[in-house]
Amino acid sequence: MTKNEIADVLTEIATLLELKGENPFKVRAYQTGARALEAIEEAELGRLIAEEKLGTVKGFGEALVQKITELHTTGKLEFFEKLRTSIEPGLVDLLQIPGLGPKKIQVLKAKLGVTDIAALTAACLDGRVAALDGFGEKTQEKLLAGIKNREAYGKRHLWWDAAEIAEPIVAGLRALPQVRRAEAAGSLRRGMETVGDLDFLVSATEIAPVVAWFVAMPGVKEVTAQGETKASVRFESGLQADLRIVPDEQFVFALHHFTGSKDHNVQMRQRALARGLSLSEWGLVPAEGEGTAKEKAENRKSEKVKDESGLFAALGLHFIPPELREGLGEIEAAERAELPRLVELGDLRGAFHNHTTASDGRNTLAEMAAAAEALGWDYLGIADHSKSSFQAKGLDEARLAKQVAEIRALNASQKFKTHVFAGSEVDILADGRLDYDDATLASLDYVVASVHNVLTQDEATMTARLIRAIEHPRTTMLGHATGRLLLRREASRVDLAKVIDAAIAHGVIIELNASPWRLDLDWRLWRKSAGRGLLCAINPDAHEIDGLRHVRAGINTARKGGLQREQVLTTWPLVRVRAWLAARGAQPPA
DNA sequence: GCCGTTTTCGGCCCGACTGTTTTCAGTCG
Repeated sequence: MTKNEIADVLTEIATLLELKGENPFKVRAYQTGARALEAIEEAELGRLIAEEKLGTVKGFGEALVQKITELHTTGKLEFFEKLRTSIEPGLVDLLQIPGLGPKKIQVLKAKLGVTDIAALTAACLDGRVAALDGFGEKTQEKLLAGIKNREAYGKRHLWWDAAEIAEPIVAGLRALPQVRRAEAAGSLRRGMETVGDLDFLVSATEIAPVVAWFVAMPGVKEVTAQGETKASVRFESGLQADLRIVPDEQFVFALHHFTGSKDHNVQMRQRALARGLSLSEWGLVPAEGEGTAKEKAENRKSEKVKDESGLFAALGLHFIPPELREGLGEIEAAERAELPRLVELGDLRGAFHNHTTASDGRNTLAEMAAAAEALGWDYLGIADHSKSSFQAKGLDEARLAKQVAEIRALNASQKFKTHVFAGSEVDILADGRLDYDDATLASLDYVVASVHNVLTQDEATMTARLIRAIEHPRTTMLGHATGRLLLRREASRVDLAKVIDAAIAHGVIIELNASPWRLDLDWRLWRKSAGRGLLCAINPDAHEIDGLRHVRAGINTARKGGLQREQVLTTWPLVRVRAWLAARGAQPPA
């Protein structure tokens, strides 16, 4: 069993144990174990198991080591099979409904025999739920609404879409006279590829007008909570937004807290405790003595910090950018001053992999060049589809030659300050061959090799297919390596460790496709790979001038992956990129 | 179930809000 499959099993065990009303800390141990597993590489897992060193990984104790080892070697786990058969499968679905947790689900099952959503619906409709102890009319109504809307409520949203909604809200909050500081926090601020809900944090001189503005925003369908320090609303799309309001002196602590991630916060609090301090959204105060953190923060002097750098410094840490706060070793790295200096949006000098009206783009070559110039880019790579992508009007050899000539002429005309590179997004055929012959490929400045069809090959076939394309001497970079479409289509089955090894060995770039739907390769794969010499190109895969902006989403992913400027080709100046491409082009064809 | 510069047991982050209570349990983040 692969490590991701094992992680899924651990997560499911956690859910099932939760439903059984198990010790919540045991539940958390399985969840932590699943995340710890996701953070290590496939090959490393095999090695750790073979060397019996799995127990050295933080989060894996005796029990998890045994279970992971059993799953990895046999593909099965008796404990899991038994657990699964002991719980009605419909109960798991009930957890998705807002307001229902393990305790209430157990009551529903014990008193009303409810074991799935259909039975719960019936019980709500005839009033049996409201009659239960601890339930009531409002709970019953809320459950019915939650059942009706569960699809929309449970849905995650692309980072890009969430950001487009969040940014005007932050601007609106900042414009209120009572508001001193306002930020979006949560997974949006951490640059996660998808976002479950929006979190806004505000410091204000007066609370009521801010809450009133927030719950009256256009598009708000429902106000799900409204208290003295927070409010929650739901938009038509099902997206939920939470607002929290704090005094200004608590703003930094609250911003850090609500930015998360949860794992990062737990580790930060443990670190604080080890230093005799208690960290919460209220402040950083001496830990000893009685009382809650809130009372302590009110009665004792909290450390004064003016920004998050001050908060980290108070715990002996360098500033950790939000994108790295995933509880994956960033605190240890910050302690040792080993955090990478992350690439920034302003570092980008250009991008490869963009389309024009010649294939399936919506803007012409000149329009795209003008847009790149407006962004201040030194260069723009045009890579329209190759002939096999006929659904995307892929270019045959003659049309490609014409486009290359147009690009050369455009550069010669010096109409734009931005240099245009002539490339192609060449299909990787089912057997790993490229879609043009060597002579045609040699006429180009660079080649993005991508898979567009037969996405469902088995892992060995797809892996061999990609590696064959990487081994082609004319391949400059691999496009959207897994073909995933976030929230829509799963990644192809492919052994990325082998693909990355091949790319490093052949000096081939792997693209970080910045389309908000792709963000492929995933950020979890970049750090170690870049450290081993894998070069990245952040490419928007723009099909229209507006699409060039998507590099911002790519920057998020690159930063989460710990990438530094030097490791991203598209931050290099034109002269250096040209030299690099020329050096690759000088290699003799196979 | 995990973990240890107070270690091998007894903690485990901690507060807000809601709906149900009549002082709190459950859920959520």
